[in-house]
Amino acid sequence: MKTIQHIAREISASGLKVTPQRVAVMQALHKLNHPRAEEIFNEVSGSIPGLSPTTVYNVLDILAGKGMIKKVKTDSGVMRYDAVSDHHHHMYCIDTDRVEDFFDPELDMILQNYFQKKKIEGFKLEDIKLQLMGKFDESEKSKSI
Amino acid sequence: MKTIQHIAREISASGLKVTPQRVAVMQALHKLNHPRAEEIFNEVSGSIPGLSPTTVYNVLDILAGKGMIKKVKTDSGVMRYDAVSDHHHHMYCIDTDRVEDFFDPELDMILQNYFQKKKIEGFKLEDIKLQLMGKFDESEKSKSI
DNA sequence: TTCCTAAAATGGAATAATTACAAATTAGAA
DNA sequence: TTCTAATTTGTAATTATTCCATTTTAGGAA
Ligand SMILES: [Mn+2]
Ligand SMILES: [Mn+2]
Ligand SMILES: [Zn+2]
Ligand SMILES: [Zn+2]
Repeated sequence: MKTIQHIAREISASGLKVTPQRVAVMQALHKLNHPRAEEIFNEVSGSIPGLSPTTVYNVLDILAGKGMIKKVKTDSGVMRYDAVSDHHHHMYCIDTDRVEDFFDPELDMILQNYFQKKKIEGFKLEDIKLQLMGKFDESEKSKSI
Repeated sequence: MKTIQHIAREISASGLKVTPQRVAVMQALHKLNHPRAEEIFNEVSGSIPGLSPTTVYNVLDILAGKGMIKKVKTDSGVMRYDAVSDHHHHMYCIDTDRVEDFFDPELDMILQNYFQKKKIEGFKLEDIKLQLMGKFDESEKSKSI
């Protein structure tokens, strides 16, 4: 678990001022699973009275711009945010809006090799994101929220 | 190129009434490259005076529901639509909003084999979509729009 | 053919997520 | 402690999309 100090240092290291709003948003991101801006606002507004939704959007945008967090696009059209900024993929539930991380360096290697041999003409590939669509086991449902 | 008759037959075969609006939307989809609803409206409203934007959304939703077209989510958050309903992936330009189709049965096979061996616990994988992020060659820029 | 009706289209209003912007506040450098 | 650029706030605007009541129409039945 990341401490407030660690988060504060991360923010500062990105050349940003350390504000309670930014720290709290980062904490909420680490606590929640690919939350929407509104969920972050609900989580954070408890500890930061008078927090504005606009601030949440601002903070998320700025943190994403610095590469500290990632934006995750879902099929419903609502933006979701990701505390994990390292390269990874996502599993999407076909029935619900559940999203889970998927790390697989072996697969990444396979894909990298494949596209090293087989270039796409007219396109300079820089990153590959997999959207794994499917269903989470019923027994796992509790993890969803 | 698909004829109006072909399109009409497709619509009818899906159990839908054949209306000028639906045929025109399908034609626009085949003409444009992963267009937004608004682009389709602009394209179609010329031939269908009095067309309502709502109708375009309705038609797109219904065609997508029947599997005749696909919805494509982009990072900007705007929904885009795809006349190609067969399984394929997408190349996204990092700098612009250009999206192009990517077909690769060989790669699909590799992925299928990979996930046949290496199951994901707690998740029943049904479909894999690749988002290929990168840049289209400058010389290819004319193809965008 | 004409009639009928469920399906579809229309248009105006509502919603949801997000953005714009001007004024107030504040982090942190000096 | 002071200062100011950076940040937050709150309200209003925007954008994409959906809702819904009303009107129109496609296509089957008579
Ligand atoms: Mn972090
Ligand atoms: Mn078609
Ligand atoms: Zn993630
Ligand atoms: Zn496509």
